[in-house]
Amino acid sequence: MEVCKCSQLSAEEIDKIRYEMPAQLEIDGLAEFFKVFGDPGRLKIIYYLSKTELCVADLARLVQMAQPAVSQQLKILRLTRFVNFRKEGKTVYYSLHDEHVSELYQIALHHIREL
Amino acid sequence: MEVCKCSQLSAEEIDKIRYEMPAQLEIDGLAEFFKVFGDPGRLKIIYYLSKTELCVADLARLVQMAQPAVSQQLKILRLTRFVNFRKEGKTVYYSLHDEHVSELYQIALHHIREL
DNA sequence: TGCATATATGCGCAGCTATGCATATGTTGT
DNA sequence: ACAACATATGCATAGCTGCGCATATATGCA
Repeated sequence: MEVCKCSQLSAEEIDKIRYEMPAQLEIDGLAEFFKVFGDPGRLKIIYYLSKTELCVADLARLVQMAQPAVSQQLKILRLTRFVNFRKEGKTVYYSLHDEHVSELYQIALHHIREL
Repeated sequence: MEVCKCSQLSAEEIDKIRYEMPAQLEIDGLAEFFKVFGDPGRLKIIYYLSKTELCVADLARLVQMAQPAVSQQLKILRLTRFVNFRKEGKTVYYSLHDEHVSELYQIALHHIREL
């Protein structure tokens, strides 16, 4: 692989940086992670769950989405371990898995607000 | 709007939570923000830029993407203010805009690593 | 001006994704 | 067993997205 003439870096430096690169699998994992936050509907769900535990029906009313749509998104949030759920009779209550979510929320808000 | 029978929340509580909801515009902004991180190619670009300032050609070689593809992603990263750029003759050097990016990176990594 | 280099843009397409809708599953009470 | 309710799933589709490709722009040099 040839080095372009504009490069400030030597082939050795290039190799070193590339060697320290997180594994492709981990990169893909990160991308999947962020992709989950890249949808307004899911973000709203996450926001409401950060306030209180909620059943699917209430969640659907709050985010103003159809119940099946909410269930689909909750499934994604379950698979990515962002939410826990607890069954009580017919109803299922969802809650946030941990506090990382709120952290991310705050940092991202900070970024977009400072232009 | 009727309240489903499974609800633990009163109509007043529902209204209160919804009232405190960030504006739809801000939610959309957040989603756009995270969407930028939801792509392995962009994540790799961000990773390399977190190491050092780089020109487009070197970046393309490092992430092993075609130059036009890298330029496209850099454009997105520019518009979302994740990167700065500086022209020097024919070459354009890109660098990270601020340190929020690394924070997000770390938090996300922590989340996916703890299962 | 002509040419090589470095980067950016326009366009078309394949693959993904969120949603609407119908329906299936599971639970409770009669 | 049946009905009503809460949630989940399957499927089709419209819209978005990242990439390949060709090409345009911009800079430097002879």
